[in-house]
Amino acid sequence: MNVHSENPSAGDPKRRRILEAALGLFSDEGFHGASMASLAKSAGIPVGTIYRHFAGKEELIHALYVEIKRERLAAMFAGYDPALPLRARFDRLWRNTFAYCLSHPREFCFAEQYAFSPFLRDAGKSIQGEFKAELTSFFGEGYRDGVFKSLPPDILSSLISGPLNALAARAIAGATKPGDARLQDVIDACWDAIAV
Amino acid sequence: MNVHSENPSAGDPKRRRILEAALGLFSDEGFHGASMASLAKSAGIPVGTIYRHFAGKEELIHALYVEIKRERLAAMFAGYDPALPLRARFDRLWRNTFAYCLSHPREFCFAEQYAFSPFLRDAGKSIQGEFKAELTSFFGEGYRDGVFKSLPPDILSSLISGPLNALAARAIAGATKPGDARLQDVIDACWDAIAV
Amino acid sequence: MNVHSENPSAGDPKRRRILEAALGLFSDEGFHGASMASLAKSAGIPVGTIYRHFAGKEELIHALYVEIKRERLAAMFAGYDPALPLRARFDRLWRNTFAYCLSHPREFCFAEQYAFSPFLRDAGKSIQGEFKAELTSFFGEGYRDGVFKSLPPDILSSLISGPLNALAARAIAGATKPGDARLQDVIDACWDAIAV
Amino acid sequence: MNVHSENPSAGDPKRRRILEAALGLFSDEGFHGASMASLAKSAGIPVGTIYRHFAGKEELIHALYVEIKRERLAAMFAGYDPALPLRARFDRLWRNTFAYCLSHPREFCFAEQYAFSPFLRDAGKSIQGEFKAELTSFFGEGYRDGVFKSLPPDILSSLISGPLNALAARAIAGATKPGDARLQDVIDACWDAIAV
DNA sequence: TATGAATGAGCGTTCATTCAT
DNA sequence: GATGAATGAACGCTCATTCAT
Repeated sequence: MNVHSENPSAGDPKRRRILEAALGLFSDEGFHGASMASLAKSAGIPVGTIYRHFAGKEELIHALYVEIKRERLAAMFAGYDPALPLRARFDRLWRNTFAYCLSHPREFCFAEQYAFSPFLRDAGKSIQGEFKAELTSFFGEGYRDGVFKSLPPDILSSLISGPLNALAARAIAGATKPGDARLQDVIDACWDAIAV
Repeated sequence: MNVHSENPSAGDPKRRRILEAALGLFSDEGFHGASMASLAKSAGIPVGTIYRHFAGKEELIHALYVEIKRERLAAMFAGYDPALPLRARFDRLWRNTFAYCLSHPREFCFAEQYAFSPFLRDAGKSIQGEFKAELTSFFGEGYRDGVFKSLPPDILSSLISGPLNALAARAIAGATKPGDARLQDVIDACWDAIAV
Repeated sequence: MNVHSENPSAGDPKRRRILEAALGLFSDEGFHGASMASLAKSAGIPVGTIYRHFAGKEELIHALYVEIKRERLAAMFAGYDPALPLRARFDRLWRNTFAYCLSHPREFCFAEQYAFSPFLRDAGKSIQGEFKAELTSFFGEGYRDGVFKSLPPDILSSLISGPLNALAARAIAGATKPGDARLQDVIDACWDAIAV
Repeated sequence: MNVHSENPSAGDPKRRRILEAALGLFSDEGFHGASMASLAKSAGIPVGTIYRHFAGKEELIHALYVEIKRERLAAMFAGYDPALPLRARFDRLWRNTFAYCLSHPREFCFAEQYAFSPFLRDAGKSIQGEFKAELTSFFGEGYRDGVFKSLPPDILSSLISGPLNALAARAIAGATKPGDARLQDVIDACWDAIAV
């Protein structure tokens, strides 16, 4: 533990503090609204120290994004059981993701900003890592069993994540979050979009 | 300003030049990447003059957003015929909007940036204006005829605009734009999401 | 006069103030010891204003060098009469230059610094301009009349400017400046170096 | 440090490594362009360790200068034979020094930088040490035998070192180095400068 | 003794906005 | 009204030095 831990950022509490402060500031003020100085202050750390952990502001932003993406993906697959029926798994994935967004509004806001930031138009897209196979198999099953429409997986993804993100954004922005009954209706609607 | 025109910005060519230049610069470099000076230069207009048309950078951004929102809405309803069947109208609205996004990538990028910019977290949301009634009537019909799911209109909207924006973003970012057959499939999928 | 003057820097008093302040600070503290902020303060001008006249610190340094080089060259040729005997002209050039150095210690120090600064290893070398021809003709005469040694002009130059600069540096650094009699001896010595 | 060696820096290999790295970095990037950290890295030594050998950056620079000055002086007197005629000894000294400069361009560049750096305007000048007597005797002979002009030794020195340094700088900067015949001409010219 | 992560003052530069012309 | 030079606070980042280990 004193040398390596499985999560690269868990091993360094300073790094965590910086990322935590960055998350709060960036989601509140945007990348440009939060200065390195304010970030340092918020993290209770001198400016120079940030640069021992990140090459610069941009790298810090990327690192935070990677972190969040990873976390979100992990949350998405919490309690995921490949043995369950496809529909049950779909519900699980959708609910998990939506719950993550609502319970992590700062992460959500940051990630949306990041996705549409024109000065960051690159970013290693797919860091799906260990879950990539799971996802592939999920879609594969759906196609094979004739449950999913014959559309490419990235279009199916858009049909799911599009509404999910839009609704999460609304809920976070202040619109009342959907109750349990309503939520299931929305999930059903998304299923209808991708199902034959 | 001494004449009344229906479109408040059409009356002033300078204002147009500024907004046009702002659109290009903002979509390329982001709000912060484009300085007022560069904007002035790109518009071929002195810096000071911009401030005679807009109170400041932020107002300029808001004004540009309003402009684009209006334009997008107008494009959405191009050729819209209330007499057509609901499904035909749905297709029309979807296709119109998607076509607008693809043919106006700068406007699309700018609007996405704007939507997720935390330092602009206010912005008079609904400027649907003349089309508001049309939209209300569209959804009203769907509910009344038992064609649409019993979900609030803003959720139905999310079920439509979510995928549409996600797909437009992909198409603009470089993924091959969907062909005509594929496009209809996607529209059908969106319809499935909102239809009973 | 309100648009152009023959000396590009004379036309702009702000530019002059900046260059003047830069000369003082750079010669005292070196290029790195003098910050743009201190320079601005010393010039009685806000920092930002400096950047309206010079692209950056480096350009300012180059501009100052060019200025000084020009001035030094002009001083060198003050009262130069091509009709005088070669030896008389040699004396004139030497004395003029030496006098300029002693009466402009800041310019001298700055120029020496500049010449040996490793981060400025380029600089348009020969900005001799109008005097180039005069100099060429001076050396040409010396060669033609068999007065000068058969060494390339840049070596002859080194034989003259080397001691001149070394002595100027000494004099400025505090060693007592040579009296008139002594000065003539030194000039004679330099002449002996280049003369057959 | 626990043993006495004639050269104080030879006793400590770490110190040597630091000075060697400093020489390379300083001559390439200047005093300010090379950070203590880069210096440590280049020397393969931890930063903190440098401060165990030198009080700070400035002292390190001074120490390096002293080292080089000593080395140059030693090189100057290599094979010097007091029994040889004055002129032969002059040639030897001149050639030795010039050869040292050309074969040690980093040392030469560093020393030139140092000499004109205004933030180092102190530096114990004359560390001629063991060779001081030799030099004094050299000049003394020249005066006594009526071979040298009646000018103070520091002026004679300037008449020699001025051209020598100027030519070395040229040669190192890229101008073709003088061939053997040419070199003797230059030495003769310097001799003419100081000789009656 | 030896280390190298931590520090924070200070750097060069930018740019939204103002206001004298 | 129209202009664009002037402004100075604020930015991201560096680095000589220290000191806990």
